[in-house]
Amino acid sequence: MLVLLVEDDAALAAQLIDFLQHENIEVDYAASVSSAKEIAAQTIKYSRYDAAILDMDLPDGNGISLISEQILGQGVPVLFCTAATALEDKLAAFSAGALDYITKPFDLPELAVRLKLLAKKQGAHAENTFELDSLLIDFNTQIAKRGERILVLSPQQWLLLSLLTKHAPNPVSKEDILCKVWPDQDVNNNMYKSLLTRLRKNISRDSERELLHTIKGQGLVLRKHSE
Amino acid sequence: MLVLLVEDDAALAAQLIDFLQHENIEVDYAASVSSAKEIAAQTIKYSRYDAAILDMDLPDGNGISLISEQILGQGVPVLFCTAATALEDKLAAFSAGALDYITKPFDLPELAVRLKLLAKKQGAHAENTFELDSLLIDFNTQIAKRGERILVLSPQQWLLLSLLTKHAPNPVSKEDILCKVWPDQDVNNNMYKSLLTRLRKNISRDSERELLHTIKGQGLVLRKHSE
DNA sequence: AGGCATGGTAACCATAAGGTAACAGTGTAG
DNA sequence: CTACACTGTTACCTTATGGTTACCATGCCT
Repeated sequence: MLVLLVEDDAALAAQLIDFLQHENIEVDYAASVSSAKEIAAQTIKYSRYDAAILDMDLPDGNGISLISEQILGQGVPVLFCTAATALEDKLAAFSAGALDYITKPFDLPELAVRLKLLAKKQGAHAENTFELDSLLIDFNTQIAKRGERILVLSPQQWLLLSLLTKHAPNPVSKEDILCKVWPDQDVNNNMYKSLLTRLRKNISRDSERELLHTIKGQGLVLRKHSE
Repeated sequence: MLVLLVEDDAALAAQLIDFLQHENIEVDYAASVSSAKEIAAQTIKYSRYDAAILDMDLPDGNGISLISEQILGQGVPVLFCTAATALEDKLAAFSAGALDYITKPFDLPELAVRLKLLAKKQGAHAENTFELDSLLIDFNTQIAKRGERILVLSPQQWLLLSLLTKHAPNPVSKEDILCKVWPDQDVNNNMYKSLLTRLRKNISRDSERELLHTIKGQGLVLRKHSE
């Protein structure tokens, strides 16, 4: 079992790594948001994490951004482990997609148990695929197909598509999309429109049913029928 | 979404039930192990719980026994909510099969979030719909139907309709509507009238019953009969 | 009646919002 | 260096949203 640990307190991290290894859990370690991105980018090419342990307060940002920018890839369960005890911090983490939240100080065995629970559920439960009409997405292999045709998606398109699948069949607001696909960047509406056209072209070709519908003023949805 | 709550502190239980109901979660309540068994036995015949919230210390036993004796049936996710903070208690709960563990005192919203997470993973989803006569609104998917006809609503119309459903079957004053639909804008009565006509046209067509009634001098209501 | 306030409907149309295609700058692999 | 993929930019088209106006209905008061 392979886990990503992002934690700026080196002493705590060392302790954690040591403990987890005794539990037969391999750990990739990063001390900051930026290094986490690098490590994850390399690792994800070859395998995927079974879970991630994130800290909230990091020297160069907030752990939440690692989720919202989808650095970890689809379906990697996230456990926040942080000193922040405020309710709003917890809610922010959960709404970003965290699956558990534990506050410092904590007992190592509890963390390990919760971690295993997350990873187990992930492995047992989710084959980590999404299916709609003849569209099939496998998040493990990062392959998307429409029928037998394999879709070649750019990074942006992949990001948007996985964001939509996560919420389907519920819509995602344009604002959400903008700040997830282009985090801390200048965005304009044209960039959004371009991306959308490109993704549509890839997903539906010829007479294939359109699956990507915009609800005016509301957002984007992935579903069979426009409304 | 249906949840079983087993908790011997009546005041806390009442508070919990109240909060959860506002979150659209139905609650079956038991104050002891024995009554939990009875209630569960009855309920499970007809449906199954989407999750269970268990206390540890109960007058006639330990909540853990409800899991180990398989009272709840297979696959019902369990969240322990208890005053016991000791690591060994937590480990006991997790090893019995609990999926989450939260210690008192806690924040209600956090409990609700964790609960929904559990249930969601299990496959239930909190419904968020409104129904009146043949009008059906799903706020998750943002789809409104009148019978089988799907309503295509503009952003303004959505706003107004959801405002009305929130208060139904009570009226909403015109002033309220004006400042919710057109926040910090110049509004005039014509804009209001137009919006109203358009929404009416969408909701009721041909011989369908009118559901949107204005009460002179009071405001707007969503209900079957004008009075 | 007449005047007037409140509500309701229909039609008009400027404009925002959405959609597409084509081009250009950048980076990267070979 | 070349070729290509990716993405930001621009231009242009289409649609329907929503503000506006004009006109009608009803109820109420003097």
